Amino acid sequence: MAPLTSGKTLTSGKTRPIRLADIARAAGVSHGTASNVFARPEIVREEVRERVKAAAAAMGYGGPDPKGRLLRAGKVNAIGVASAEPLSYFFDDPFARVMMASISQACDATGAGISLVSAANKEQLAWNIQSALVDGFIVFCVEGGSRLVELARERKLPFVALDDLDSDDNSVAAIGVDNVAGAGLAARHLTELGHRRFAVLALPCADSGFGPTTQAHVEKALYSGTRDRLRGYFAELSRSGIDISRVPIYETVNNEESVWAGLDHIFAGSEKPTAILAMSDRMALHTLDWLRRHDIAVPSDVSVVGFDGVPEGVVSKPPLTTVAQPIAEMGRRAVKAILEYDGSLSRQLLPVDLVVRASSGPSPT
Amino acid sequence: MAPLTSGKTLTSGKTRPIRLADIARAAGVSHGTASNVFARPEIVREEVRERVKAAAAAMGYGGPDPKGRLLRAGKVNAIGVASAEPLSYFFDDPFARVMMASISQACDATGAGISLVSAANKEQLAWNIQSALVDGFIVFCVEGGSRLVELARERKLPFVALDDLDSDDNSVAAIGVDNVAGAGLAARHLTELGHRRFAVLALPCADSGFGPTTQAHVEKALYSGTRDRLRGYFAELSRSGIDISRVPIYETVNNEESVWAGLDHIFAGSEKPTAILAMSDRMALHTLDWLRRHDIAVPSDVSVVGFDGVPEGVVSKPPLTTVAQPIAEMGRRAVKAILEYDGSLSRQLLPVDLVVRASSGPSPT
DNA sequence: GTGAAAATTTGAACCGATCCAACGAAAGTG
DNA sequence: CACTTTCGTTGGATCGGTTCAAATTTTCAC
Repeated sequence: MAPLTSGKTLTSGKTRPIRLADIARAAGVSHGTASNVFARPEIVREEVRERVKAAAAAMGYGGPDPKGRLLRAGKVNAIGVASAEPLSYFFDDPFARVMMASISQACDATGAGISLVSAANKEQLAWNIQSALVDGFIVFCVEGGSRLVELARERKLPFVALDDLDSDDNSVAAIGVDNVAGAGLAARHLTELGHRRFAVLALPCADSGFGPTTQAHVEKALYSGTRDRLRGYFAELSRSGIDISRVPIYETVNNEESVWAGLDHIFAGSEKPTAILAMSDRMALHTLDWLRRHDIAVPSDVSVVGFDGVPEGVVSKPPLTTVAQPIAEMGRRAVKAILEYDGSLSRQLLPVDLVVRASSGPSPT
Repeated sequence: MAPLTSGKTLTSGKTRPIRLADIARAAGVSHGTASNVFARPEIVREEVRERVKAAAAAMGYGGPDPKGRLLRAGKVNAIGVASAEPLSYFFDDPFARVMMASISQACDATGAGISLVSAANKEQLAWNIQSALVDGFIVFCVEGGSRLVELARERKLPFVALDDLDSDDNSVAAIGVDNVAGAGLAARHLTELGHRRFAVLALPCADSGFGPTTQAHVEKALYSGTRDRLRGYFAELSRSGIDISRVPIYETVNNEESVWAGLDHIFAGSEKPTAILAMSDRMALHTLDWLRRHDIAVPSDVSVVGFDGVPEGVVSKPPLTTVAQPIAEMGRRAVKAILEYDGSLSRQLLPVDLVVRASSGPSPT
C-alpha cells in the first residue's frame, strides 16, 4: 500500500537523509515555519501547513529527527536503568523483574521511557554509562555496585542507587531497606521455632566466584547489602546464644550452580543445619529444589527463609518464608527521585516485612 | 569523599551546565583540542592533556555530553523495542520476557543498548515512537500491532515486526512462525488422541474487550497471528470431520480474568469440551489454574494445549503441552535484522515444534 | 481609506559536541 | 642552512532541529 520510500535521496551514488531544511526549501518556507508545521501545527496557516506536509510526504520525510530536537530541548525524557550484570539480568532475575515492572509503571505514568544500560565487560560498561542518552540513572547495586555508582556519579546526572544504603558512604542518593533489621527478623523467626543449627547462603562478596567464606570476608563485601544482612543474622543468632563462629557461610553468585554447590558443601559436614538463611529468594528457591532432590523435607527436616519477597515464593513448593522488601514502592520512589530531582540527596530506608509461609517450621531436634 | 560538584555553575541565581567549550577556554586550548582530550587522548600532548583534564575536574565537568556527540555521530547505538502494551508488559508477560532475554543477549554481544518504547495511551504511543532515540525498532505485534507497524514505518528507520507475518501485507519486514502450521500441529495432536469436542481460547481480535466470538470475527482480527492460528486449528479439525461451526471460540485479553470468564462461559454449556486449544501459553496456564480450582482433572477429563513454549510451561501442574516457537532464535534474528540492516526487506518464517508434555492425553469419551 | 491590533512568517542564534583541512612548530635529512 | 616530514593544534563547518524577537501580512474597526 504505502510506497517503500527510504527517507533518503539518491545523489550520484551517495545517499543522504532528508532534513527539515530540505522540506522547507521545497515548500518555499523558512525552517522556522517548517518546524512549526510539525511541532505546533495550529499556529501555521492551513494553506501553508498543507503545502509543507505535501512536500514532506513527497520527499519521504520521516518527521523531525529527535536527534536534532534533543540537543535543543535538553531533556531526553528517559531514565537509564543500569546494572553491572548482562542486559538479560533485567528479564531473568526475579527480583530485578519485579523491580523493573514497578519502575516501568512509574515511568509509564509520567510518559518517561526506559533505557537499559549494562555490559558484558567492564570497559563496555564505562562507555555505556558515559554515552547513555538519559536524564538520570537508577543503579542496581548487586555485585559491582560501587563501580557503577562511581561511573554514574561522574555523569553528573541525577541518580539513585537501589538497595545499597552503604552506611560508610552517605554521599550517594539511595533507596533501600533496613537489611540488618530484615535479616534479624528472619533469624529470630527461626530461633523462635527452636532452631539452633544454621547455615547462611551469602550473596557475592567479591568478584572471586563462589565457595565457603567467613564473617571477616563478608565484612569486606563490595555490596553493602551482603554485609548488612550477615550482620543482622549474626546479631540475632548471638542474642539467642548461638555460637556464630560455627555457623557456616557459603558465598554464591546467586545462581543454581553455586547454590547447589554450597548446599553440597554444607550438608557434607557432620553437623547438618536445620535452618538455612538465604540472602535472596532466588537462592532460597534453588535451595528448595536441592532439598527436594535430596529427599530432605521442608520444613520438617530443614527450614528455609529467603530475602526479597518475589512472587515466585508464593507458588514454590513449599511456599517460601521470606523477608519481603517493598519492591514496588522502591521502584516508584526511585523513579520519582530521578524525575523530580531537585539537587537534594535523598536517602530512604524502607521497612521490610517477615512473610511466614510454609518453608519454615519448628526445629526437628 | 568526592565533592558534591553539581556540574552546573551558579551565576546570578541561574544555573547553566558546563560545556566542553568552557573547559577549552579555561585551559586555554581550542575546543577541537579539548574534544580530543576526551575522544582520542593519545593524539594530544601529555602536558596539554593534563591541563585540560585538570580544568575539567576543577569545573566539575562530567565528560562530553552524549547529546552533542549524538547529533554529529548519527548513530545512537541502541535499538528500540516497541509494544502497544504498557511498559511493564516486557517484564510481566512470559513470552515477552523470554523474547527480551534473547534480544538483550544479542544486543549485549554487539554492545548495543535497548530502549523500551511503549505507552499507556494511544497518543502517547505515537509521540514515543516518533521521538525515540534509536537506530531501529523491533515491534511486538500483539494487540494493536498494525498501528504500531505504521508508526514505526513512518520513522523511516529499520524495523522488524515480531510474529506478525501478515500474509496480506508483505511490505513489512517481519520475523515470525508459521502460525497456521503450528496451530494445525496442536489440533492434530488432540484429534489423534481421540478428542472430538473442542473449545478455543483466542487472543485479542479487536480493542473490544473479551467475550464469546465467531470465526468470521476472528478473520478480521487486527493481529494476524490470531487469525492464522484459528485457521490452523479449524483446518485440521475439519479434516478430522469435526463440525467447526459448533466449536466455541472465546476471545480473551490474555489475562487471568478474561480467560477464567471464558472458561466459565465454555463450561456452562451442555456440551462440555474435552480439549482446549489456547492461542498462548499464558492463557493455557491460566486455564490449568481454572481447571484445578474446578476439580477438573488434566489431562484425564480435559486436555489443554498452549502456544509459545514459555519456560513456565515446563514447571506448571501438569507440565504444558504446547506449540513451541523458537523464541530465542527469533530475538537473535530480529536484532541482527536491525543492526545489519541493508535496505532489504527480510521476511523470515521460522518453524514451530509440538512439545508434548502432561497436559494432553486421550479423550475420556 | 487609515491606523491599530492580531495573525503569520522569517531568519539568526543556539543546543554541545565531532571532524577535518590548514597551519605552525619541532624534528629529521642532506 | 634550506627543505621535508612529523606531530599537535586551531578554528570553522556541520550535525538537525527549536526558539524567539523582529518583520511582515492580514484583519478589523471607524
